[in-house]
This record gives sequence, C-alpha cells and structure tokens, in this order.
Amino acid sequence: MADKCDSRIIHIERVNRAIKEAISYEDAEELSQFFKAFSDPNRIRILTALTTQEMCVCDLAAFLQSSASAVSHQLRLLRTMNLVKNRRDGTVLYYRLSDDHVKEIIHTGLTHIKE
Amino acid sequence: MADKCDSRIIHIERVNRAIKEAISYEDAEELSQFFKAFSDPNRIRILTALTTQEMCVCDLAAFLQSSASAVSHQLRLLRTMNLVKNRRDGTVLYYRLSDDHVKEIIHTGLTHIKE
DNA sequence: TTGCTATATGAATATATGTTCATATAATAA
DNA sequence: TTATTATATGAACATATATTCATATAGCAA
Repeated sequence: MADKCDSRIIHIERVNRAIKEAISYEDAEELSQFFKAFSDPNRIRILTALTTQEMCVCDLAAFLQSSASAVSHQLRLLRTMNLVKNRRDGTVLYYRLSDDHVKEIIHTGLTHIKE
Repeated sequence: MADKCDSRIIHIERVNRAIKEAISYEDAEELSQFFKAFSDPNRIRILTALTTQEMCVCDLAAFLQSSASAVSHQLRLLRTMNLVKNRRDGTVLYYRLSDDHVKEIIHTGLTHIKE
C-alpha cells in the first residue's frame, strides 16, 4: 500500500475514468466467484459432460475416475453457483446444466486457448 | 476412490458417451487455468478497467487502492495467460487487453450473475 | 557516474481450495 | 423394523494462491 506511485498518480484522468466506469466491487466479487467455478479441471469436465446429457453422481465419478464423495463436493459448489440443477429419481440424483451460459462460457474459453 | 458405486456403474452408456465426447484432460486443465485468471476480484477489476483504455501499473494501483507490487504480480499472471499486453514508454509500462475474448467472457459472466 | 522513478520479482505468510476419510441422510426393499 | 444403496457433508490434511515486504532491474536525467 505504501508505494511511491500511490501518492503521486501518473494519469489522474485515466484513474478517474476507470473509477467512473467500473463495475462495483460487489459485482467484481460475484463475477470472480462465478469464474472460480470454472477454474478446476474436474469441474470443467463435469460441466462439459453435462452439456450433452444428464448424469448421476456415480456416472460422473466413473467418468472422472474419481470418488463419488469428491464429485458430490464439486457438484455442491456448482449447485451453489447455480450452474447445475438436479432431479431425484429414487435414490439417484440426475444432474444437468442450469442454463446455456455455461456452454457459452466454455465455448469462448476453448476458442481462446486454441488460438 | 474406493466408493461403492465406482465398481458398479449405474448408466454405463452415459459414461461411455461422456468419455467419447469429452475434451482431453490437458484441454480441461488449460481451460481451467484460463478461467482461474478471472477468479480474483482485483483481476476482474483490472481487466474491466482495461476494456476502455490502456493504463500503467501506478494508475491501476491507484484505481484498485492497492500496492503497485500487488498489481504487478497480478499483471504478470495475466501476461502469462496472454490476457494482457504492454508497451513501454520510458520507465512506464502501459497495459492493454490482448484481444476481445476477455470482454466477451466478462460480458457473458455479468449477464449470468444479473439474472 | 550517481540518483530517482516505475516496475518486477523472490521469499514469507496467511488464507483458500480440493481431496480423502468417516459418518450421516434419504429412498427403497425385504 | 433392518439392510442396502446413492448421495451429502464435516473435519483433516495437503496444496495453491494473494498479498506484503524487501530487494532488484530498467530507463532516464543530471
């Protein structure tokens, strides 16, 4: 915090413009949380798997070659972020994507890394 | 790993389809790394600020009310991810976005959280 | 050269995160 | 009821991450 250039700003008009046009800190916080949901390879694999079909926790665990517990933890996080929904059929919970933003986000990301 | 349902998959056809259509683990890894760049509120604020103008490290530090050192660390990460570029003018480094994917990603994310 | 400024960077620290393990819960069947 | 299965969840542990602080580097001016 105590840097030299902090007291003597170089381009005050740019700083003011940035402040004026900025999204709120709360929005930045929420947005970063949203993207954090995509910041783990296993969650990415879960989300991409769910773009074409609904799957239960066991299916996803088999697909990821991971434990059902680990998958369940990840799914809870994705549920909290409203990225996936589930429906119950007996003891089985089927998970699916909440909406099309997920596909859109992943598609844009894939396009970026493939350049 | 030693879960009960791991040995006895419920919907083998869904698992096989997921495996068949999946992106590679390496791509999932790279994609998650890409999104990790957006998973911090200060990086989000840096990236949104740079959508309308180029700014130097000091400007960004003033905007974020953070230290130049912290900003520099974040910018290095964003540079490594190819999300920002810079140009030097004397001792000052001006940062800008690398391409339009950043704007697109953030726009989609904002649309999602505003629903 | 020396001195100053903007930025970069390594180490240390504190916090966050992902998995595992053990246990709990919910639905079903006997 | 009890048993079984699918899923959820809390605690613990290991790893990752963001900031701070101290120091280094790069460019410029005197």
